[in-house]
Amino acid sequence: MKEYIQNVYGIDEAVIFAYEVNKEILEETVNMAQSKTKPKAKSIKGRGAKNGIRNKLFDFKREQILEVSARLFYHRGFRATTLDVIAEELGVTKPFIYYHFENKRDILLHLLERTMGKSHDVFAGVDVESGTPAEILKDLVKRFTLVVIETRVSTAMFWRDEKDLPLDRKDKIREMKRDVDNKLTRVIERGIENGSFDVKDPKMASLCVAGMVTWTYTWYQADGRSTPDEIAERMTEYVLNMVGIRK
Amino acid sequence: MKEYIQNVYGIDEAVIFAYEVNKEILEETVNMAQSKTKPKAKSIKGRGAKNGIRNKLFDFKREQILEVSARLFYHRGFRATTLDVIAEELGVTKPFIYYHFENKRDILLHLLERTMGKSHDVFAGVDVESGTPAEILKDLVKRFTLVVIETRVSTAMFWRDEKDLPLDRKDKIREMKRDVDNKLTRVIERGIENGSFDVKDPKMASLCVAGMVTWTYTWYQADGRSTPDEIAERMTEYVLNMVGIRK
DNA sequence: ATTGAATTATACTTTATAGTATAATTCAAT
DNA sequence: ATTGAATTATACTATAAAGTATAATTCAAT
Repeated sequence: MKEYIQNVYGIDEAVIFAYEVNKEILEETVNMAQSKTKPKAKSIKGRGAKNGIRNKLFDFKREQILEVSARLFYHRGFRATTLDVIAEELGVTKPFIYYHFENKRDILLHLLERTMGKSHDVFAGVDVESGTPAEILKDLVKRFTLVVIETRVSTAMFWRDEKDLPLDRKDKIREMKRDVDNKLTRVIERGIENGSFDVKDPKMASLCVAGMVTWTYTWYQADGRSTPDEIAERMTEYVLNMVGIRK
Repeated sequence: MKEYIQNVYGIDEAVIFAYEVNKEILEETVNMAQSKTKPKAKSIKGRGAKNGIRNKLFDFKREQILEVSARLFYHRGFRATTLDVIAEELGVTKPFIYYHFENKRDILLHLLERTMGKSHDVFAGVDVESGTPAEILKDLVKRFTLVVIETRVSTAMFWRDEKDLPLDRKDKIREMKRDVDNKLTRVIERGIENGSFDVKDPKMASLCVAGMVTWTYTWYQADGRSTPDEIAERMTEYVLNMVGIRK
């Protein structure tokens, strides 16, 4: 990878294409960095249909920065990771990074932004008021688990480096978490009402479910004996047991 | 409190006594700082039976530093908390801190050390091979939950600022965690063997239990509607349900 | 081949903060 | 009251790391 960045103008379409394909495989860190942050260069007109290659290159480099940063932030923590190390890892120097991102925090924000978007989409699609409580709960837990596993790097960063985020982002994230908790609570309440669940204190129960699922980020290993799907499936069993589902 | 530290030689026995009493109430941060770290002053002979007041004062000040540091580390994170802020909060200056602790990390270590000792004691007293699995599991979860709540500040710091710890401490803490996980796993296995539990994958189940319990540190509120005991009690219900206990 | 714009490196400034030398203060004991 | 030891503040140094001015390079298009 390094080589593709050093002397980056050597990049050709083939490399970009290879990246485009990879994109769909890479789990978390690489996705889309649709240059919402403009390059420092004054004119952005140049980035149109005509020279799309430039744009792709720009986005590609941002991806690389994000990918490396995610790995380092994850392993060392946000504050403990210096831009010089990120640059060194990429085989470039600091101004390269500052050309593609406003500052260090901007990188972190982009990483979390993307995770949040993904998470949001996953939960937005669940209506807790229709369907049987058991089905909905199962669906929620499964989706939740898969998202946590998929976004485990960002999840870890969030729980650790939350303090380094600006207030509005923090609130946004906390709001999403609350949303999940509320959905869980609501489903459990419905289950208790219609007699399909038997559990006390649905609020605390939902916090415990959320904890159990979120905790996965601390122990999941990509090379472990279980696949994400298997884990998610088992997780739903545990949760349904926990809420005392009628068998 | 501030006042007791500023112009500290104004302290009298009464204050120290008040502190001694308080000591047993304060949950986590204040306990014993038995000056294992010697003061920078060359001679430590002076700290004997004769002038016990000096020693008590010294320890008292260490307590204050630990207490304030814990609060700040907890709210802002270790790296983001500067010694100047700690000093300011105490109404003193930096050398005051350096006189009582070797350095910043030393403060963090003392905070965690104490938590770890406490946790260790709690789990050392549980024999997972005798007694019925249900009883043991219940006992484990209850103790575990209470410890997490009691040491939630340190627990949070550990999961967040782990990177800032020296390797040996990290290992020690992780070992303790593993110990708990193993104990949980063993009990669940025993329960499955003798037919009192009905759950798959005891290893993953124990990770989930540990996660559910540990997660408490993120949502427990001292002024919340439930007491630690109530929470611990409910937690055991959830867990026993989760492992499919025969009713 | 030449040129202006975009990109990146060199080498710098700035800032934040851990840590410390030294002087001033306060103590306990005579 | 005096004195040496313990304690703490003032004011500093050292250092790491974020961020940037400027020059050099490479690009795309003629």
